Amino acid sequence: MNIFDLYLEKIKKILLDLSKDSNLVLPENLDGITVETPPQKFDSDISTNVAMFLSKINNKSPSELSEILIEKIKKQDELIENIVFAKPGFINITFKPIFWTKFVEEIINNSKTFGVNQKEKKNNYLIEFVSANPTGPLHVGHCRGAILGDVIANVLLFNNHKVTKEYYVNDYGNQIINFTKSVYFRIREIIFKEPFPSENDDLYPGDYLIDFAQNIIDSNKKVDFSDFEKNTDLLTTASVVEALKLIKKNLKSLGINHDNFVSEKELVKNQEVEGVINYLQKNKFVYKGKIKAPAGEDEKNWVSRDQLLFKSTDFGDDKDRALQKSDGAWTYFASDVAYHKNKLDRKFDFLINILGADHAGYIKRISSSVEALSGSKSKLLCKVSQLVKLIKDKKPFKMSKRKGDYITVDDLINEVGKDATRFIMLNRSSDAELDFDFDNVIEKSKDNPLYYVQYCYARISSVFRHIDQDLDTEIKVDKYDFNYTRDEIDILKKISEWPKCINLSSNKLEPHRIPTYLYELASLFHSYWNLGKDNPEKRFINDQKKISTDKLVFLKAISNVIKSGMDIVGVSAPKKM
RNA sequence: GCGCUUGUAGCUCAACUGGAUAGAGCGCCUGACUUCGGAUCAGGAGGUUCUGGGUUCGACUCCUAGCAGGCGCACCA
Repeated sequence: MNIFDLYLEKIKKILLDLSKDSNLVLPENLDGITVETPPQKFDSDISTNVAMFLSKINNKSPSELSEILIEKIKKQDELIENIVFAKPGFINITFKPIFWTKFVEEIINNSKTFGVNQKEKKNNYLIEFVSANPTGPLHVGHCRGAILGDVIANVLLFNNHKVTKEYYVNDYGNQIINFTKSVYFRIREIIFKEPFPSENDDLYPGDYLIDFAQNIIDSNKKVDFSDFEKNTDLLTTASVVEALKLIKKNLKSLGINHDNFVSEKELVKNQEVEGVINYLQKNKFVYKGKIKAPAGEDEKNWVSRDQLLFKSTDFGDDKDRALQKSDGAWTYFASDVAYHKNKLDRKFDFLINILGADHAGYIKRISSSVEALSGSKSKLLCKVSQLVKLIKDKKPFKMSKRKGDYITVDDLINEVGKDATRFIMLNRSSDAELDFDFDNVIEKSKDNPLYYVQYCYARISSVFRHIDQDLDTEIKVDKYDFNYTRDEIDILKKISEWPKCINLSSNKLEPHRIPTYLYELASLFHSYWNLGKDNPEKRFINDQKKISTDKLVFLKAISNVIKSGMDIVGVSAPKKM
C-alpha cells in the first residue's frame, strides 16, 4: 500500500466531483499535484500542494481554496484526526492512530510485497554492465559500475519487472591480440626460460598472466608452443577463457551473477556486423567519407582518409563515426552497433547500459545507432557511474597498470568485505564522484553506514531472541487494535515512504536512494530504542519478559523493510553481530 | 577549442523528478555507560546551495551567460 498514491487518488476524485458542480476549474493535466511527507518540524503525517496548484487558474488564494477542499476531504475520511491549512499553501493531514494500526496490519499481511509498485506496468529489461575487457582481473574501477548495475537489476526485479543481466565480452580487436601475445611471452618464459619483454608498452605486464600461461600449458600438453603464428587461435581463445574465469570469480565474490555473456568475436563471426551495416546502408545512415580533425588537434598530425562512416550527426552527435579500420577490420563501434541490433531483435521493452565515466562520451553515438535502428531513442537508457577516488594514507591513490600498482577486487574483498564494498559504493549518487577512503573503511568500521543499518536489524533480532522467537517466523494476530504513540508513528511514517523510495530508485535508476533510506530508518529506530533507557514504557520487553503485540508487529514491520532493502542492495542482514 | 558531468556546513554527501524555516555523517564542544547488545543516543556551534541574469505563487532543482574541478574528444576498447 502506498498511502501517498492512495490520497493522491482520493484528492483527484474530490477535485473531479467539485469541477462537475462547476465549483472549481481544473487544468487539463493534474500531474503537478503531489502528496508527500512534510518536513519533520510540521507535526502532521502527509501534506499536499493541491491548493497552491489550483490557486492561479481559479483566481483564488490557496487559503480560500483549501477551505472547500479541507471540508470535503475531512467529510470523506473517518481516519483523519486533523487537517489544516499551512502557509504558503499546503494542506496538512494528521491521521488517527487507527490509521497507522491498519497500515501495520497491511504490512504484516504482505510482508514479501510491501514496497512493490503494484500498479506499474511491468516491463522486460535488458541490462548490460561491467563488460570489462577480458584481459585481466577486475579492479576497483570496475566495481562501482558493477554494483550499480547489479542493484538496479535487483530493484527492477523487486518491482516485478523482468530483467536479463548481460556482459558483453570484447574478445575481438587489437587489445586482445596484444593480450594474447603477452600470455604467449609468459608461456615462453616458462618453457624456454626467455625473459618477458617488459620494455614493450603494448604488452600486459601483470603477474597474473603467469598463472594464465601455466594453466594453458597444463591443459595443452601436446602443443608445440615454439611458434606463435601456428597457435594464434588456440592461444587467443584460451587466454580469453582464462581471463573470463578470473573475472567471473571476481564478480561472484562481489555477489554479482550475469545471465548471459555475449561474445563480440561471435557477432563478427556470424556476420552480424555486415548485416547491421547493410541494413543501415539501405536506410542511408552509412556512407564513405572523411572525418574532420577535432578543433584542438594539430592539423599536421591529422591523417585524413576515406572510410565507412555512420551518420550519427543526424541524431545530434558532433561528428560521424568510423565503422571500419584501414586494415578492413571492424571498429569497436561497428560491432557494438551489431550488438545493439542483436539486443533490439530480442524484443526488450528497455535496454539499460551501465558505463564508466571514461565512456560517457560514447553515449551519443550508441544511442544514435539505436535510434537509427529502432526509430526510438527512449528504448536505450544509459547510466554513467562516475569515478571512484581512492584514498590511502590520507592521500589520493593513483593506480598504475605499469607498476602493477593497482587494487583488485580481490584486494578489496579481502580487506573491506563484500557487504561494505557494496554498501559504500552504492551510498552516493552515481552521477557524483565517490571518495573511497581505505583506512577509514578498514580501521574505523563503526563509522561505516553499513554497520549502522545492520546493527538496527541485529537489535530487533535480539528482542525476538529474548522472547524465544525467531524473527523469520510469521506472526498471527487476531485483532489489530493498537494505539501507537507519536514516537512510533514517526517510524511508521518513514516506513510508509518505502514504496516511494522503490519507485524513485527503479524509475530514475538511482539505487543510491536505498542505502540512504535504510540509514534514515535505522537512525529513527536507534533513537526510539534509546528512549527505553529513561522510560520503561518505551522498552520492547517488560519486567515479565513479555512483549506486547503492538510492539511485536511494530518491530516486525521495521525489520521487514530493512531486510527487503538489504536484499536489494545485496548485503547480509545478520541477526547477531 | 568542443562535448558530457559535478559544484550544497571545515571535510564527505542527502534533499521524494519545482514546495514549507536546505538535512545527515565525520570533525569540534557538552552530556547519557555494572547497556531490554553504547557498533547506540540526547544537545550545541557551523549555510549568500560557485557567480550574474531569467521563468514561477514558489528554484539546490528548470532556462541562460560565466567561473572552477573531473572525464572524454582519430582507425584504442
